[in-house]
Amino acid sequence: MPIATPVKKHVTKETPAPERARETAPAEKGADAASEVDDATRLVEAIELLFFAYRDFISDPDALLAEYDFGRAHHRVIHFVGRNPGITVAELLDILRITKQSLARVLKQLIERGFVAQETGRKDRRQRLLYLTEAGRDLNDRLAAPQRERVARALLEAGAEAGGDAEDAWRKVMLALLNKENRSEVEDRLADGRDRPKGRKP
Amino acid sequence: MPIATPVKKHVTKETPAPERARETAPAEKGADAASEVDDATRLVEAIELLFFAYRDFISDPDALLAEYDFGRAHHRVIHFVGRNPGITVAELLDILRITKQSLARVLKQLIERGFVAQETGRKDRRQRLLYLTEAGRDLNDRLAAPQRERVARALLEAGAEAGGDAEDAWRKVMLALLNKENRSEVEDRLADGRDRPKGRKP
DNA sequence: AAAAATATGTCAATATGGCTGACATAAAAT
DNA sequence: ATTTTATGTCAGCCATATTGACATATTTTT
Repeated sequence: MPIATPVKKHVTKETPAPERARETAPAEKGADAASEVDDATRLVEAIELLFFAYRDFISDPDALLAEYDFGRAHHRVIHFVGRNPGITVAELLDILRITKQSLARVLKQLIERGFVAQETGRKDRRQRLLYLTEAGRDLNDRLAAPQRERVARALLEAGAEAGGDAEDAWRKVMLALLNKENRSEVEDRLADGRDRPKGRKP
Repeated sequence: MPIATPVKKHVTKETPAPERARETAPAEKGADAASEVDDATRLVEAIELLFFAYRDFISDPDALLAEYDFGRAHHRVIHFVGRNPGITVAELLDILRITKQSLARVLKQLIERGFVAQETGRKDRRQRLLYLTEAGRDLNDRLAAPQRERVARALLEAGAEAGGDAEDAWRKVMLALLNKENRSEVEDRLADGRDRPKGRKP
């Protein structure tokens, strides 16, 4: 896991840091210290941005999940099934990168409590196609709402500051952060996933 | 937790999806279907990008951690202490957002095995200031290497595609994703953190 | 100086969500 | 007919997080 932050904590403002390390500045590869930041630092900062953004991001739906006695694992399943109605267990496992035993537990609960429904595959009857029920779609939407809001606000703010296409650049970077093996899948969705049918009650 | 992905899984290419839902397309708010994507979808895609990018991102150092019998929790501590030499336990807890009991376990191990050292605060002797040892700095660097590379590559690639300042826009968006309370801290580091001394052996 | 608050540490119990390994069944593929 | 695949399930283990209760040293308040 990446990252940490400065430490100008709002809490405990003491430890004025005057006695903190007083060594000479690091590398500073042939550039004037002021606004020139060395590459290593810039990269570490990017790492931290990912950590903090993700940390805050996933904190959004926690309260709602708690009301249902669900955890983040349930959220992930609901989200993925919602995005991919009729997804098979194997496909879901591949996305989540967990074992079937781990998935089984949460999936079972979601099915028992009526948020996810199964349907036997018609082409291949070994498969169990997964769908959200009405309740599942509803919960999914409520879980996603604060995250959508957060992203929308961020894209707006950043766009205003940067003037223009912050969203496009952001997406390109995020996509480039993926492992090559995954990139094509995700790109597929972003590019032509539009025509893939959504919804459908089991 | 956010997200899922399409499901054009590389594995199990069967399930041609022809029998998948055949309803009418969703909302499609007054725009021609083709390249116009509705806002909700764009936002959900962004959510997924965060999920996938983070998932791949944190997978980088896992192998190395395993060699030391450490987990991601250890990584986080090492990273944060490395970034903030002399950080107090309270500050570290505030960054990690875990309980002191949780931190205690990994911190104890890191100290026992010589990656982190403590020092009694001089101003406030109740505090335990944390530092990386030589071994700790070394491990920290080895853990960060693949992540730095990944980010560097991503910024380059995206910059090439978008032509220019993908990094700046990306940063602005990432920063805007943070909770307001955290933003100032992180911004501090990104803006003027440069003069904050790093390093320092305990 | 005494009392209260703070920073840290620690014991104990519990929950969540991962994992491995072993097996079982039904259906498809060979 | 045999083998492979998709799924499910039992059992146990581990890492990491939680809550709550207390203990100690030190600083701050009164």
